[in-house]
Amino acid sequence: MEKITAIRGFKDILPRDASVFREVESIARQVFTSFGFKEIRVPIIEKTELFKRSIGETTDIVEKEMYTFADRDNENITLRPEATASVIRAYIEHNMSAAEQITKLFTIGPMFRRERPQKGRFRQFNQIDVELFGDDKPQSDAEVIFMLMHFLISAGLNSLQLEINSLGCNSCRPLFSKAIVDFLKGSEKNLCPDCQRRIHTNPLRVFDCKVETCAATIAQAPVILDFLCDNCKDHFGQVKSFLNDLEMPFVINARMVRGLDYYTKTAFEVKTNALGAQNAVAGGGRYNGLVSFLGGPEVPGIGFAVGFERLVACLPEDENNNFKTDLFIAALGAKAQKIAFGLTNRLRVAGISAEMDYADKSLKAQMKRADKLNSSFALIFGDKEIEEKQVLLRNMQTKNQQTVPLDGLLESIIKIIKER
RNA sequence: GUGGGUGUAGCUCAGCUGGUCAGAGUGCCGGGUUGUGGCCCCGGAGGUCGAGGGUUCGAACCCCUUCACUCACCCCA
Repeated sequence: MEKITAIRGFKDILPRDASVFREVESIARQVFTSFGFKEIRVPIIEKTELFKRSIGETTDIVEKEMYTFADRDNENITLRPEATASVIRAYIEHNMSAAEQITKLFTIGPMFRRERPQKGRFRQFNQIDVELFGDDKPQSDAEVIFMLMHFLISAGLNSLQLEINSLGCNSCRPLFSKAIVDFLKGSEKNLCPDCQRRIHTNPLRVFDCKVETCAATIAQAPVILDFLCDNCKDHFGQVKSFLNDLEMPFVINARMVRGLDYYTKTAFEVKTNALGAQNAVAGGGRYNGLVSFLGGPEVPGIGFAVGFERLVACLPEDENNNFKTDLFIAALGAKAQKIAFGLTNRLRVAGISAEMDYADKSLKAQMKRADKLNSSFALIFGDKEIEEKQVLLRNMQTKNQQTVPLDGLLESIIKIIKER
């Protein structure tokens, strides 16, 4: 038989990694909760229209990376490529803006993008997504960014670089776009084919291009920060000032553009050197027009996403075995096996991780298994112990062995292990 | 979608210009102790050398095709 493998870009998270994931998740929940964010869980499939409208028709994500297919009734549905759109949809659908002025939400789960996989990039990947609705004060920007950094550091990351920028708003960004287009048109011949196309579709993206001639050309180009309107300029200034108050170091990357169209004003990215080419571990920004653009009220928002796999990839490898067993029961002979089977399962019910071997192997083999399972104790008994009505309890670290009466064995063991 | 690299035991890999080339380490199982783990010693199981085709007396090795993995571009978390 030919074996069936997971599909390209989809990864199994093996037990070792799963426990790391769980740890990071629990740190995230704890940090976000302190900052007043509440968990929301949303579907991983939405109507295609939702992503087209929110992310932008001409973005790479929508143009070529979405898993979109027709449902049985021919409605187009899409595996979510990011979470913000879904969270906003839910925010609107449940009228959350009416219930409270400020709504702080986070969600954790898988996203799907049909890209060519490489280091730090998969077709199914997990994100921790945070959104804050209902406040457009620069403090919100600083709070969210500060929380993000605090979370990443708490999770164990170091040598992170926080980059921020302002992308302007509907009144000032068009002026900048026009200036860019004018500038690029003058030096069109120096640009790569992709960028020549981008001039017409999404001029800001040219800033991201790594082709040498493009980079050289764009180096002379005007930067958005010189075009910000008074409102945006003031907002950005205050964001920086509040970050300084929080002693949060950052660098300004005036050429940072994000791959999603909906961002306004503040945009930010967190980079690390531990990831190869995919060096962004988190990214986000403000999206003041998006909620209304998706059919909701005029509510400002800001949020970010953390790449779970990328975060975990930055963590130092933990070589030691974290899986532990409280007790291994080494039973010798049919009689002992029968008692051990009941004992093992009753201990489990009592919350003690217990294992035994059903194959009636030699004591040596069973002790090996106990060692392999990282067991704290081994319970040894065979015909001799049954006859003497007491069993041997061995502490695997200290090698001390004590006898425990067969009478009331279950309770005695629970007591010993829990008191340890 | 485009380019480079790599596919040999569960894992990490060696295998020179085609001629004992089916190997090592590790892991697994067993034994050394008729009832005691880690260290040590000994033994064993496990691979149609990614798949298909071709060249040749002979292919893990050369050629073609294909698939997978991987890194990078694009883009993003």
